[in-house]
Amino acid sequence: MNSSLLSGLNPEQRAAVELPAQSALILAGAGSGKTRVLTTRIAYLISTGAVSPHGILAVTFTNKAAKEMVTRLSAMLPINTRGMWIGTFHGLCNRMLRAHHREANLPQTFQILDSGDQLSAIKRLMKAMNVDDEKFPPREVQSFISSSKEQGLRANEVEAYDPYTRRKVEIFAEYDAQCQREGVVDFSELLLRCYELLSRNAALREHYQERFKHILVDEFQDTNKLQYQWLKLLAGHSPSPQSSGETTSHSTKPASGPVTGYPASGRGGDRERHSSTSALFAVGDDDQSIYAFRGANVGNMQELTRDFQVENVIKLEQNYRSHGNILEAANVLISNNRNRLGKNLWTAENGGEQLRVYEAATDVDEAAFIVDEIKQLKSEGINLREIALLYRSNAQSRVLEHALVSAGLSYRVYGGLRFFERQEIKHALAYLRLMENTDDDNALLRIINFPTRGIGARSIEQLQEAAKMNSTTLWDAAARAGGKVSAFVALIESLRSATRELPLPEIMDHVLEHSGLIAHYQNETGVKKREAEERLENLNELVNAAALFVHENEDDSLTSFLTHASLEAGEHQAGDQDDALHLMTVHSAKGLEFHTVFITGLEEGLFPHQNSQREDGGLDEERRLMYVAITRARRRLYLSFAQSRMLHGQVSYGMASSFLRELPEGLLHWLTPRFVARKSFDSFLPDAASAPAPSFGGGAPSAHSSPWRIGQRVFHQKFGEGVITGVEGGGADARVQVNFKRAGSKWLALEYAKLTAV
DNA sequence: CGCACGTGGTTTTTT
DNA sequence: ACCACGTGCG
Repeated sequence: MNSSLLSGLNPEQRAAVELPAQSALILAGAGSGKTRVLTTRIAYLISTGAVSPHGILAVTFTNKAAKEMVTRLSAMLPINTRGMWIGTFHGLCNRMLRAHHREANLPQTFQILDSGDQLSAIKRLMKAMNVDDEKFPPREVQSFISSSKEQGLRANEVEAYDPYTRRKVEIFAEYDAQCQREGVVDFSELLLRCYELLSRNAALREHYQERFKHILVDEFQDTNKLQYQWLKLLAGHSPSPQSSGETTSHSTKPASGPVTGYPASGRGGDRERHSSTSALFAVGDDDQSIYAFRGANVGNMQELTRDFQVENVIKLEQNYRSHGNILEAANVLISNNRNRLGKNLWTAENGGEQLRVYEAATDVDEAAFIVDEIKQLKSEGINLREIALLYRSNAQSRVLEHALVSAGLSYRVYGGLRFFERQEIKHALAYLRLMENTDDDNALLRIINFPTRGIGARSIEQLQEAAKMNSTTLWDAAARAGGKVSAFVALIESLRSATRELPLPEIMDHVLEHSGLIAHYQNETGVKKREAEERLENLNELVNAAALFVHENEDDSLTSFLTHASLEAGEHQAGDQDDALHLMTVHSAKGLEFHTVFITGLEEGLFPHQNSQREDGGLDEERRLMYVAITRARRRLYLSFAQSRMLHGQVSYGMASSFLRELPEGLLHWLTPRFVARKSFDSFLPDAASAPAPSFGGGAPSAHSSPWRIGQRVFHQKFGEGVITGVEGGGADARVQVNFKRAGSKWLALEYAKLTAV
């Protein structure tokens, strides 16, 4: 049995799988069989009897990855994976909090706020607190709260030295109090609350530490501080309250945060214990860390080796995915990054093709080129689903889509609005949430007047005042009100009693019908008709989703379904089996692979993105992003860029991405005349022979005779090379806007600035 | 109360 | 160019 598990593994993979029960860090390059090693390790541990399925905790970031792991595992072992703790950080924390909701001071039916829900909760709160949303943009407050929690900090633990931050901390505290009143938790709260539960409740902590002998983590480079703390706690490396020397800076203040009510047995009452230490098996790739912008801390990899005394880090460096040239390009590019753990991917494959580079005049031309190439590939027998079009930002998909539609090529755009995030679905779910938990003000506000039932802003304001006055929830206030509001209360009550005994899909059906949602969309006419029809379809699909959920899950309660909807807003889309191109951002391509990959929009300022240049280490993260993009391709890779592109409704002019320059010429095959490209970055010398700069778009007031016109490439002593993106005034006052490759965009007075046309 | 129009802001994304 | 949100009018 073991031998069949291990067959086909290379020595490093095999060593990783067969490690003794100790903590380990597996540095797994792109395409090196990371998931395979992880799942085989689990299968190995179970089949050798080292641990029972019960003793395994396996954590991933996405539901997709978790599912993949379960699927592979059940293929390897004849075991029931249902009882196993395999899931996402959020999913597992949710599971623990449900199981111990009382200890965690939560109602059994606590609801989960997705980021949209969270934002509206914050807006509502800020209004109630009379906070100026000009000075404190709700989105900023939201990210302040989330990132604080992701650092493991409660409001009273955040260091605030200025009035501005202090105010945000106040909002943070009030926000947590509001959530607690309403019985809801946001995403980061799931993690923090679970962490606190375990750290304060010794009995529970020891129970789980004892249980989980092996903890396995996928994509470890993406863990944030809180997630790592959580892992350490479960693994028995608890920063027990007495022990010092922890790297985390917990305030010494007592944790009497807004979310109080923990039994006193928690804090400080911990006895000295020698709880068993679990083995933490972490798999990751620092070169693929692309989520630092949202709190991921690559440093966790080094910390892990210190905290867990990991003696040898196993590197998986053989790539089974790409041809040599593609891999070499990736290697060369990433070698420009500092602070790498160090790793060099190799392949037994031959070099394969060169990378195909294309310089287009405009974004539209770029798309047209891509369409032509795809048609060619298709005629050569490559399936569309084996081709991916990658871009840095979502806005770039439009032009590509347009070209694909015209050409009649089918495609799927990944990312964007997901099923459970659609407006009509959120409305429908809000009814269910309110039925489950009447304290959920968010849900109440969403539907109290949708479909419209004559309860306007005025009435709602009155409700909110009444609720505040009596410090109750909106529901309680509504229950005391009369007229239309009481009709609404009666509606919810009747929905609740009518569906009490029904199975989930029928509950759904009943609520859709009797809430008036169906009728509301059926009554839409005119321009909104099409949209309404689609919404009706989605609502119908929601009933199907409920049926499917009941079919697939043991726990088919309403609470469980609502949790599923929040935590797995996921790709509930049909058409997966169709042969269609994949369009997605580079971020969402991580973990995938394709025969052919087009990396589009390789322009300075776009990829690497302008905003990244300001942040510390921002360029390195962009480079890792490029590394991820390159390593998605198995056989063929296209790199394209455009001299001009429509951006934010304006034609903007960019230069070829510096990442292109970082790739060895020998690996590249230019499909467009190379000198055009060379002009854009190789030499700053004015060249009489070089073609005149393109003069796209325009509306530029400058005369044609002037050398300073939009699109002109220029060189500046201090700022280096750039492109003119704007011209203003004339004569002595003339100013030009130049988008510099290094220094960003600047306005320069022509009289003083020493500009040279390139 | 509900609709029409205006304004601002647009990197990346999972849970 | 486009979308989400907020204000002002019927």
